[in-house]
Amino acid sequence: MPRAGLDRATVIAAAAAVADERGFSQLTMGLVAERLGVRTPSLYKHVESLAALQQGLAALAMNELSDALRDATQGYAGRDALAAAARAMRSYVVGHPGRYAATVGVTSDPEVDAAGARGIASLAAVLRGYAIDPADQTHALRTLRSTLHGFATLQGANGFQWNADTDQSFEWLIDFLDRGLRRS
Amino acid sequence: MPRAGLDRATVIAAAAAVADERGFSQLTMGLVAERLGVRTPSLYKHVESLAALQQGLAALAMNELSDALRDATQGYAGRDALAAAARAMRSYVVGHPGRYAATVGVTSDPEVDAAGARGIASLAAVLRGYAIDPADQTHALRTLRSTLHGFATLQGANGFQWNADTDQSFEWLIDFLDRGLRRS
DNA sequence: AGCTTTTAGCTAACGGAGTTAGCCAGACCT
DNA sequence: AGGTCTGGCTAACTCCGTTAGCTAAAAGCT
Repeated sequence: MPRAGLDRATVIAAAAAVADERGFSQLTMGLVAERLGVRTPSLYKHVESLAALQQGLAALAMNELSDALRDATQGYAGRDALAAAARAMRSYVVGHPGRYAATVGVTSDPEVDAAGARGIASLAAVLRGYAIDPADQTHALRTLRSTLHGFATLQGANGFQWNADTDQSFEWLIDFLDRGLRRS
Repeated sequence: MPRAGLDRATVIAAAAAVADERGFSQLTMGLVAERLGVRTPSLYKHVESLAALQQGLAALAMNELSDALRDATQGYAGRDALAAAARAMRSYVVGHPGRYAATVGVTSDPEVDAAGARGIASLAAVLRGYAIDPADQTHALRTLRSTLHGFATLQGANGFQWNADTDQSFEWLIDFLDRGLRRS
């Protein structure tokens, strides 16, 4: 029987697909193995445990998200950059809910932290387009991050009960942030 | 041997304690049973499954949170009401991380939805203290909710990497929201 | 090429968590 | 007291994560 030719990246990629399709909480070694046409224990030749697989997935997601934020904001400033970052973030979370969920609740993994720092840096760059008191920079950054994270996760969890257009609400939110940051 | 005298509410309360102490992901039938001084299968006389227990916990948390929001904002308006609601929400999430985590990722349970609607109503009442265009009410509500939810969950997940004072950031966030809502 | 070494995937097996079936005694009712 | 209901129990099953140990495919060496 020929070998499957797996490696750590392939396994994590399969985990990403499973997580996005069935939800992060349904991510299981068995489903990943099945998707790769392999028996469950074989995965342990490439990842140390389910927890490690989840951390690897979180790192993948953070890197993808940070890349998306960087690419989206490159060359823009002020409101344009803010809107681009916000839309990129929402688009990623909505398009890859399982991966994003992996990033929430990871406890201090250096690779995830490093990837996350890159994303934060892109958000910080967006704030540079506004005249914000240096003493308030951290607060503004956290507020921006909280708002985008909160909206994306609430929408992902179907948390918005009634059905008024979510896209429109999000554009309103971007405008709200822009107006507020201009006066900080 | 005397009976333990359990009922559904007691079981859910024990689950809440376990979730808050060990984390929502560590909530297990075995730990709940142990805390109640009972064997695992006995719990099934009161809750149908672990999923049902989690939903019941989510409903408990939503009710408690909605009560806290109502009590905190009662008698206040405008910025005072906003600050009270925000602090109550953060205080609840920080004080009961496991319970709050149960409310995230629950898929359309009528009891949870009903409890959530009460909380939303309190937030909507807060917004009534601002002169917001009725057409924008939903958007403002979602923005407010996203921001509070996002900050609370990020802090809960230890998502704020460097250690600038989180309380201060939160007060800044309240001020940011107040300023923004006043001009909507 | 042939021989050796490494290693990727396998089967078998264990422990822990959720769940069900079925028993039995404590609680309640008359 | 007798009868019914029911809450807790033990036993057992499944599914999932994980480890041990085997074997054959790949890779490396002469």
